[in-house]
Amino acid sequence: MRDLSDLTGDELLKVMSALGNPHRLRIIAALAEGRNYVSRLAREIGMSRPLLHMHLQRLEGAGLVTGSLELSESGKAMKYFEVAPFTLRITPEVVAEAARTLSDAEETKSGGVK
Amino acid sequence: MRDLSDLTGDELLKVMSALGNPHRLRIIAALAEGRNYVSRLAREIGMSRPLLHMHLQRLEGAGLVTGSLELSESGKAMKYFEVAPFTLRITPEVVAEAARTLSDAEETKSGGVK
DNA sequence: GGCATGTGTCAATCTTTTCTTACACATGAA
DNA sequence: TTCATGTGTAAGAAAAGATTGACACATGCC
Repeated sequence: MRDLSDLTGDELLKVMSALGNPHRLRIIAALAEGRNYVSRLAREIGMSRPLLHMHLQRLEGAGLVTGSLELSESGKAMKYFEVAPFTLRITPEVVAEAARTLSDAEETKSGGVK
Repeated sequence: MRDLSDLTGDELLKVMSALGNPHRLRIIAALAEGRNYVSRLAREIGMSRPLLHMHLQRLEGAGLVTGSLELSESGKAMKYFEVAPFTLRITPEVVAEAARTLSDAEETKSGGVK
């Protein structure tokens, strides 16, 4: 079980903003019932595949779900996603501590400090 | 200590998106060190007052901070803010449970279902 | 009165996210 | 080959969020 306790500010930010969207909350809820592949999940929760793809990307980037490309028996490539069991405990103190390691304005936005 | 455990989907969403912004994380961090009034806080963390005002609004709406208008000794109206001691524990199960009470698309956005 | 400080808010703008449509490529089955 | 299903992504439109600057109004003080 991944313990999201001492995340850096940037990581915490990524996790929180990933959770700050209704679709993504529903996606996590859906995956909590079991792993699933993109196209099927898209049909089940009634969302376009490209859109779901984008949201899954964001969730995976935050480490909340994990995806793996697998070959079905029939030989088709299927991208399965599942929730990454996590526990996140947030308090003002935790936020204060994390805020200390917030990169200026997320600087170069992706890479580290130049 | 406010315990954010069984939030409705909409409430959880509000909290998470409130925390999904670097400025707001810093604001919480700053207020964790003690209450402060808007203009001063704005100077201390180097942010324009209208902007800080907006962020505080969002944080208060999520129940993470509370503000109170007070009269200073000199008679000036000062708006003091402080963090609302909270504990938030998030797991996939918590998200799944909360997702069940997510209003369609937050419907009318503010009021409940028509 | 004029200046500094506090409050609040609106309008316009810039930026970021979100979402759709359309495309490309692959495989199995009819 | 054609159809159904799977993958991924890029371009552009639409919507939401962030930010600035300019107001208005209040009080204490010189």
